[in-house]
Amino acid sequence: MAKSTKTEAPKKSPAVKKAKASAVKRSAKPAAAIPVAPQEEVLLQALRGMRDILPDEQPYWERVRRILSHAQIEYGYRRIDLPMVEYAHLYLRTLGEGTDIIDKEMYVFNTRGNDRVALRPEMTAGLCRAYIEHGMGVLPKPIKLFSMGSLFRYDRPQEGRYREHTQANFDVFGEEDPILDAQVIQLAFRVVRDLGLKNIEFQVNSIGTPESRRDYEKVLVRYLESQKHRLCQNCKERLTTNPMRILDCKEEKCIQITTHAPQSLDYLDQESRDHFKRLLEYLDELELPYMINTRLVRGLDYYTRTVFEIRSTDKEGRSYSLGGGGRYDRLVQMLGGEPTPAIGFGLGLDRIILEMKRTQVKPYVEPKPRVFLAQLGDMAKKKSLRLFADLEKNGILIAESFGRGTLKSQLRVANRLGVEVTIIIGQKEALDGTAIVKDMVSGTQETVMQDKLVDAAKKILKANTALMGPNGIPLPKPSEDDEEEEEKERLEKEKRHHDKR
RNA sequence: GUGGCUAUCGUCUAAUGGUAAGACAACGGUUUGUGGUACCGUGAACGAGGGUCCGAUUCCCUCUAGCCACCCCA
Repeated sequence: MAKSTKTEAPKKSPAVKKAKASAVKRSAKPAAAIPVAPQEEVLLQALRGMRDILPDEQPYWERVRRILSHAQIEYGYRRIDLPMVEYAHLYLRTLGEGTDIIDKEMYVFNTRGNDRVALRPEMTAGLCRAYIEHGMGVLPKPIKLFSMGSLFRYDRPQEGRYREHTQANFDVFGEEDPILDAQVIQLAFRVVRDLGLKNIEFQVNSIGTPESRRDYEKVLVRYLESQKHRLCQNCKERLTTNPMRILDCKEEKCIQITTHAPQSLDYLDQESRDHFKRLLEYLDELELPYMINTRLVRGLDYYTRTVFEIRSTDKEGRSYSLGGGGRYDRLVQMLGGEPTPAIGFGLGLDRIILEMKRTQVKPYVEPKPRVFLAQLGDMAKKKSLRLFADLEKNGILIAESFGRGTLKSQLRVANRLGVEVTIIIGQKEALDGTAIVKDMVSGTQETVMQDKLVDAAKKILKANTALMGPNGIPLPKPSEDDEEEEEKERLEKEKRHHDKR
């Protein structure tokens, strides 16, 4: 096994870390003569652009997951999980050659069975494949699907930009009416709002049909050609590769030129224009704050008509895309299914979490143990496992440190964890079926029979809750703002929910 | 894919061409079955490979990774 690890490592780059010398030293100590595997070179490093999401970060993810899950249920989306690997051809077909994803960002490889496959770089193509494959077209419309999972793009990593990132997607199949567009955008708003994100901007645009876009592109190129000498070097190249992108250029001189360029909205076909107009009416009716950005072009080719993007702007004025989406009315048909209008959007969860941290949005507060179980002596140790189970069954979260020998060291841990009650069972208690219940705040303790243990512990916890608030978190001071209040309510709600179970 | 900056215990930081220092965290102790503080102790790092040198963590090169700017995107 280790051999193969070695051969798979990049030839000239043995960025290897030997099994830690310390580990060897430790096991070499006379007392602990544990046989150690021969030292092998192991690449102890996550792949570039891949990362571990450690326990400390999980509360942020948990909060996002919960909010997504609520939104999913309340808006009637059903969850679907798709494979992370598909035939590479699926993406070639849907995304189109010439897009960056296809040309340089997709993880493509051959399997042992010689299938040409790709790690999914986006969710929509697989979704449409599944939609067709399982004949979902026969379901009552609209068909609303929610999915969440990893996407892979072979990019050059930076903060908020990874080779594996997590995205949540909401998609609706089977309805063409712009009211669906509005509802989908409303859902996106709702999620962002529930997350408590500020400084978020919604941009919408319509890019019409492929035909109308081609017309527009012609006009645009003609205009830009006439100004070519004044464009920046980059844009001169873009003129042939991807002229629409020039509208996004940040160079002063290019902005000047593009301000007077023909606008895509003026070249929409009549139906698309109508569609867009009605969408805007719905958005206004919902009183959703949005901006029309006629320069908004999304990176994927399959979009038609409505496109939108969720952006955040930081203090330095840099803006990040947190998610986006749009209509893809032709995609299902393109893949060989029945003509099926569809719209959806994706949220980049890694970036959303970065944004939460940046703007100091509170993560999910994990339930914290309020009771510690300490044991002393072999007999008590044996009994403690059972007590642990009993308490847990009664809804009491317990911490322990069974591996420690002395009572002192266990109490030290209990204290550091901030528990309110410590249950102590020693040799004597194990023999006569009692246990000591110690109130960690007052320091007082009493001996009770083991079958009264749950009640005794709960009594103390209850008295503390009146003073402390849920989860042992002190109640906010009187001068807290509304957001804190909301947070408190949410916590209480969750606690009640938890208690019920 | 292009260019730039960076890399020291688990974390944050020092210093140095000649034994790598501290803080936080961890673990243990300050005599018997009770927490805090204080004090004491233990373990723990120069990303990898090569070169120059008597000697490299330090200088040079390559690789790897992270970050930044492009490209692009979530």
